[in-house]
Order: sequence, then C-alpha cells, then structure tokens
Amino acid sequence: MTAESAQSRYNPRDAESRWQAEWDDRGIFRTPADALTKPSAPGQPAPKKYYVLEMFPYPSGRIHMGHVRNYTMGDVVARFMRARGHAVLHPMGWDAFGMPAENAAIERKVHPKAWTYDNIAAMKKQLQSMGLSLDWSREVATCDPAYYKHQQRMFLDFMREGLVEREQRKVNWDPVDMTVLANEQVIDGRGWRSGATVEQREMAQWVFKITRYSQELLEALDTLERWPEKVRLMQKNWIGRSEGLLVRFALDPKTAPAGESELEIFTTRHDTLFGAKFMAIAPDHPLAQSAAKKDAKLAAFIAECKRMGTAQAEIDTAEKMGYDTGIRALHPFDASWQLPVYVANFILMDYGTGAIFGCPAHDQRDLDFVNKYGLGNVPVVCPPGQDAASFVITDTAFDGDGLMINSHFLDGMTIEAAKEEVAKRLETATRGNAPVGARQVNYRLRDWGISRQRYWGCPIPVIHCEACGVVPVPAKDLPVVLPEDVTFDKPGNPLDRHPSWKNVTCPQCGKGARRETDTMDTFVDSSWYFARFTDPWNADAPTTRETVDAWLPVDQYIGGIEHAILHLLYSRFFTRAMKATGHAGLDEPFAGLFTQGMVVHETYQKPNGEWVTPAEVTLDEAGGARTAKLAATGEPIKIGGIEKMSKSKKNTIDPDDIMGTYGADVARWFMLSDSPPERDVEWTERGVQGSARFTQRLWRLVGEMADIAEQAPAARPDSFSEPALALRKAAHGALAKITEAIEKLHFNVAVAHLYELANALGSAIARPAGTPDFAWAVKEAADTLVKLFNPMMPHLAEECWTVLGRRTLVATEPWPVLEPALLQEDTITLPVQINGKKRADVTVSRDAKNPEIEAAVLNLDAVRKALEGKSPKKVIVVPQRIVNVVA
RNA sequence: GCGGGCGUGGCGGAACUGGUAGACGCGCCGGACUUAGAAUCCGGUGACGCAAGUCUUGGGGGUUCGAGUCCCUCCGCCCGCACCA
Repeated sequence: MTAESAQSRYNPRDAESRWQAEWDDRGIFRTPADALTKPSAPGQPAPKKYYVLEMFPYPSGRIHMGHVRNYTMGDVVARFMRARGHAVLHPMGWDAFGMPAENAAIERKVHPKAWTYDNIAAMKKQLQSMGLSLDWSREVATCDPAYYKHQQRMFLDFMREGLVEREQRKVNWDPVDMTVLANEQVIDGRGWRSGATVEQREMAQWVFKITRYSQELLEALDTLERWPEKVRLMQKNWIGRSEGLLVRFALDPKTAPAGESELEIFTTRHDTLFGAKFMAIAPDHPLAQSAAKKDAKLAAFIAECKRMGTAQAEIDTAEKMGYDTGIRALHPFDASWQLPVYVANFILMDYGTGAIFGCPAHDQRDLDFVNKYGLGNVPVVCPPGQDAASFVITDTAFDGDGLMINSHFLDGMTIEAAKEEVAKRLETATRGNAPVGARQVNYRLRDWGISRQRYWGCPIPVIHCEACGVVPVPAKDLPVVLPEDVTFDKPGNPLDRHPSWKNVTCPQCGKGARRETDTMDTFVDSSWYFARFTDPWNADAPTTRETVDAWLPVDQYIGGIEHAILHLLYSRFFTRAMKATGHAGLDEPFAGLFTQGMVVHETYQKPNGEWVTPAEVTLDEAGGARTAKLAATGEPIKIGGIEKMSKSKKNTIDPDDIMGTYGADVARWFMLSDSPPERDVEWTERGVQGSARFTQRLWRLVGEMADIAEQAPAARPDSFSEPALALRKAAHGALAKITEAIEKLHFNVAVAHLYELANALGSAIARPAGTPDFAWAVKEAADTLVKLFNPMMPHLAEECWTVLGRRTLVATEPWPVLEPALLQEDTITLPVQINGKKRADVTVSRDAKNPEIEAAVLNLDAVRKALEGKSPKKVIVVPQRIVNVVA
C-alpha cells in the first residue's frame, strides 16, 4: 500500500478510540442532575426530557451480537433525540445477580462476586468500544449492596402495604443435590447435574401480590399506545381474565370420604352442563388428598403425578391420565344423574378451584380423556347448518358457536343465552343456605413467587422468630448483606448452611432467631432499575420523588421479545407498588416499547456432524454455488441452516473480532441495515464487507464534497441554478425521509435512504457546476449527509465533520432543518391503470382537478387503444395516487 | 397442549391508510482502469417469451375498479409458557 492510498482510506482503529476519548473528556453524554430544571439557554425554558433505555445486560462475560444490535438501536435514538434538542437520559447498568455466577462457582471454583465483577469490567470495556452515547456516571449493578439495600427497603414497604405474602408453592426438587431446580435445569424429568428424578415438592415461598392489580394491569394495556400490539395481546392472554360460574356439586354420600359433601368447580362453559360426563380434580386437591387416605392406588397415582415437573408445557403435553376415585357427584339440574370424580394430571390446583366438570364434546382435552377411559360424549352445541340428530363427535371437539341441543330447557338457545339461563337458575337455587352457583371473574395470572433458594441474589430482609413469627429487619439494619465466605462444594443453599450468618437475635423479643435464607428472583432487581437510573446517587432512598417523576416514564424502551410477558409485566406491577408505597408517582414505567429480533447466522458442520465456527470456515461462491471447507485442512464442510447464534452450534461471531477488523461503526451500520429491527437479522461476512465499503465511500465522498464546499460563499445565495436546486432537493428529500424513518425506528429504511443520498450526491458532484450557488448547495448537502449518518456511525461522522472544516463536535450539533418548499413539485406523475393493470403514466399539474386528470388520461394513446373507441365504464381518480380506467 | 408471530427475486428486504410489487443492499453477469490483483467507477439483473406480452408476494379460495396489504382455509418455520435472563 502506498503512502498516498493510506491517506485516502478511513482508519477506524485510529479514529474511533480518539473520538471516544474526546466525548468522554468533554462529558457530553453525561446527563447532569439538573438537566430538566436548568434552562437550555438564558431566557429559554428547560429542554423536554427524553428517556431512552435498552434492557440492561446480564454480565455473562462477553457481549454478543444481540447486545450490539440492541444497544446500537438505543444509541441511534439517543443521538437523534439529543440532536433534536431534548435532554436525553441514556444510562447503562448490570443485571448482575443470577444462576450462572453460582454455576461458575461450582464448576470453576471462582467466587460469584469475583466472577461477576470481572465480567462487568470486560463487558464494559466492550460496550465502550462501541462508541455508545451512554451516561456511565449512572452505572448501577444490582448485586451492589448500595443498590439492593433499597430493594430490601421496598420489600419491607410492600410488606407493610400487604403486597407481600407467604404461600405454599410447588417447586422442582432434586433429591440428590437437595436443591430446587429451575425449569431449564430439569431435562426429561431429571436434574441436570445429579441426573436424579425430579419431584414436585410444596415449599413456603414469598410472593408479591400482583393479582391485586390483575384488572388494572389488563385495562391499562389499552393506554400503552406505543407498545407493539402483539406484546399487549400476549400480556392480555397471560392475565387471562375470564367470566364464569362457580358451581357446587353435591357428592353422593355413599361414595364420598368422611367429611366431604360437595365439590366446587369453576367453569366458563356452564352452557354445556348437560354434556357433562365426568368431574376432574387436581392431584393436590383436598378431596383427592382425603380420598387417597383410604385408597393406596390413588395415593400412588397422586405420587406419580408429582413426578412431573412444574413447567406448563410439560404438564400440557404429558399424556392425559386419570384415576377414578369412586366418588360420584350429582348433576346440579338432576340429582339422579351421577358423574364419576377423577383425579387427573392435567388439572391445576392453582387455577379456579382446582376442579372442573368435563364436557368432552366441546373441549379437546376432555374429549381425549373420555376417549381414553371410555366415558363417551354427548354434543350439546350444534354448529349452524348441521342436523342436530346426526351430529356426532368422535376425535375432534367442537368449540365453535351454535345452538343448544340435548339440553332440556336450554335447547334452541344460543351459547350466550344458555350461559345466562344456567347462571340465573343456579344462583337462585340453594343448598344448605348457600346458592349452588355464583358468577365469578377469574384470572389466569398467579401471584409472583419471588423466593429462590440460592446464594447469588438479593437477601429477603426478614427474620423468623419462634415467638414473634416473621419479623421484618429494622430499617437501620439494612442492607442485609450477602456473606462472602461461602462454599459451593456441598449440595443445597450456601446461605442455609453458613455457620453463623443466619443466626441472629429477634429485633422484637431479643431471643435467638433465624434469618430468611431465600433470596429474591432476579426479576425483582430488573423491575425498578429504570427508576434508580433517574437518581442513582441517592444513598438514603430508592428514588428521589421529584427526579423520578420528572424522568419517568421511559420514552423508548428497547429489548428482546423474550421479555414480552414476565419482565415487562413485573415491572408494571412493581411501578404500581412503588406508587402505593410512595417511591414513585406513576403507574406505567414504559411509554414506548420496541422489541427487536435476534441475530442469526449460518451453521457449519464437519462430515462427522461436529459443529465448526464461522472463523474456521472458508467460503467459495464461484459459479453461483456456495461451498465451504475447513480453512486449516481443506476438509469439506456442510453448510447448514440459519439459526439463532448459540454456543452449542458454534455459529457465534465475537463482536470484538468484528470491531477489531472493521471498527465499531461498521458493526453498528450493518446491525441496522437490511433487516427490519423487529425481525431477525442474518449476520453475513459479505454484508459486513458491504458496510465497510460504504464507510470508505462516504469518507471519499465527503472529502470530494469538502473540496467543492471550500468555494462556497458565506451567505446563502438568493437563487439557485438547476443543478444546485436538484442537489438541495436530494438532500432535503433524504432529510425528510430519514427523520421519519428514525422516528418510527425503521432503521433499515433510514439506512437505505442514506445509500440513496450518497448515490445522488456522488452523481451530482461528478458533474460539478462550478458556480458559487452550487458550491453552497454542496456544502449544505455535505453537512446534512454527515449529520444524518451521525447517529448510526458517530466516529466516522466526527472525522468527516473535521474534514468539512468544523471545530465543533457533530455529536452536539442540532439536527438539520427541513425546507418543506424544496419537496413540493409543480407537476405530479400519476400511474394509469386499465382494469387494474398499470399501462401508462400521466403528468399533470400538482393541483389539477379530477375532471382535468380524467380528460388527460382518456387522451393517452394506451388508453385510447384499450378502449377501442368505446367510452369507459368508469374512471377512478385517487387524488395524488393513481388513476384506474375500467374498460 | 395453550398463547403470540413470521412467510415477497439467487439472498436480506422496501411498499404510507387497499392504489405503479421488487426501493436500498448483497450476490451474480458484462464493461472501464490496471502488467496483474485489490480497490474504484459505469451498465445489466424476478420468471417465461424473438417480440407484443403473459405470469409473479408460501398453497387454495373470497371481497374490491384495484389485494403483498382485508376475510376464510391449508402448509411451513420461529418465539413464550410463571425458578434462564
């Protein structure tokens, strides 16, 4: 490479670290504590706030491409909004508690704390090399006692408010490791480390009363206009409001266990009561428990059910199994009609009353069940157009609309009317002084179990005293700090077997007591970090009311779709709980939500099936066919499917490698190109190279434009020649489109318009007019170009800004101002369709009236030819859009 | 199983509120420059057809002057399911 060509190339390695240092030295991304109260200029009002937040990462050790994509998007928004004059808050922190740290401790004998902080240091360095406009002065780590002490305080405040309770919950128990397992640690019913068969076990757990807000969380979804519709729908289904009926079935005394006389069920299909074939109760239903006392086989069946994990998907897909208890329930409308009571593995104690009546004809699970146990079915809803007498159900339940049949007094009614009639009759019928039926609104949402029997989490600040019961840790004793001298060589929770930590005196009676050894679910940590960022310096309280209320809600929250339900719903609850306890003044934490897609990559395999990393593979695309071989040996490699980047398939790309080779700007640019941000993006070497070429092209283009711009007069010319005007139109057209695209977070569209602008400017300066007005237009266009790509490629933009002779930082420059007059054309060209197919164009003046347009269209050769002298049936003129002639 | 989503050239994708399908990029083909390569620049590129033209947004059907977009149905792929974060 000659000295000359070295000079003409942009060198990201040199430029990026230089500009990062410059930004840092000037502190331009720090949001001062008084940002929202201090006037932006003397006499001016304080700027409007804009809070942009990306989901903070778990410090796993290295950032991955998903992070690069997520944080690039947030950074584009942050830089864009700053340029538009907002006071921007754009912080970063660490979701630092969690199981991987404990796994590392067990597997590699490193302390969770040391492992976590090493990872944070490494990842912070990586994030900093991306050139993100973050305010690092607000950095928080959830494992820092300075953070979790406030969380413990809020736990106690919630407790006082009645938002915390103890509840018996089922967990996955590993009898060998003596520990509770996460669903992901249960593989085919066995513990991942021990291989022991996992069983369900009831344990007392701390829960947050999220169900108190079920209705509110549901209704408020309608107000979240800047959330994706699909996320709102998923939350709505998760909350699962249903209106139904509680029905008390009497039990045949001859068959019922001593002391049991009735079975209460919840149903939303009370219209199908005459199609009932059986009753089913959960294995842990009290009636099942009491029946099992005298029935060893039933007890064994219940024990068998407990050998199933607690994951919903597993419960639903397991084979439907039941056990006839011998108990008979009496139909509420016909006491002579007896229904067998089964214990069934697919009935959940957590939902409704833990008991149902089965109507097989109209529920697939019930139908599968009766078909297995030979109980038969009777259809009671007949689809429209179907003959009631011949309507039979065999393998497929009918859950559609129709009219009631085989249902006595309900026959001929709609489902809705039948529900109403049944509810009315059962509400007024009484047994033992109480109504047989009662309408009830039920929610699928369960209270949030936050107890974890693990070390690396926020300690739950309560003390168990034999005399006083559960006693909150007094505020003065917070934080309850995790002890550091713990070992991971034995099974179970290190906190539980720590020699001294859990032994304390009761704050109330002073006698010996025991600390709670459960720690909090890490979702608690991430349910309020966005609030903490508004004043992370407050050592006395979780938030500073004035500040948190000024900054929240987050204007734009960006993260993965995998958090669509749990993290976002818990945060919505937590914000309400903070409001109830005076820590914040609003209900909804995130005004705008964006969920990004994954980063995916091709997979590669040796003939023996062994996965190979992209770095080890050489690709060849000569002759249109793509083949691959192992770079080291030339061994042929099979090119596999495009899948989510994962360690197991070895199809990961290390962001450090990319940034080292091409620079951060190229990585950022490519992450935004091509794929719409909500969809998956495929990482390809070719694509990255294309991005890298474009950075060089921009660099050359700006350099050439700078040469012309030097001739520009200081004052704006009064008039512009044709080439200058064309240039200005291109620049302002791009400005309008790119502004709109970024506002809508359509980054790939913004990127496409930047390519177009670069193409247009390249062509324009290839034929320079050589006049002062042209030079002025080139200068304007160059400024605009650099400002427009600055949010995506900020380092290159700073470097270009210098080339344009500027001394300021483009990072602190305002967004270009649009001149709308430049976008107005005097004439418009409308496509002309004949019978819906495009056949010609017609050019008319911008404000031509429909009759004029129609006349011009009918005069076109193509139209005359198509009409063959006849008059058209119809001419449709859509203003500013299209003309359609119906022949 | 339940819930949610996605499907457009060789590839990633664009297309406002039902109005010119294929913007932009990648790849490929041809050309220029070069001793050669890299880089760069110019032109072409949905399919079929010599052409006029016809067909084309996962398959099938429908509504409409007009459908990638709305409705029905089928197929394929992906995500979440309460202790991964």
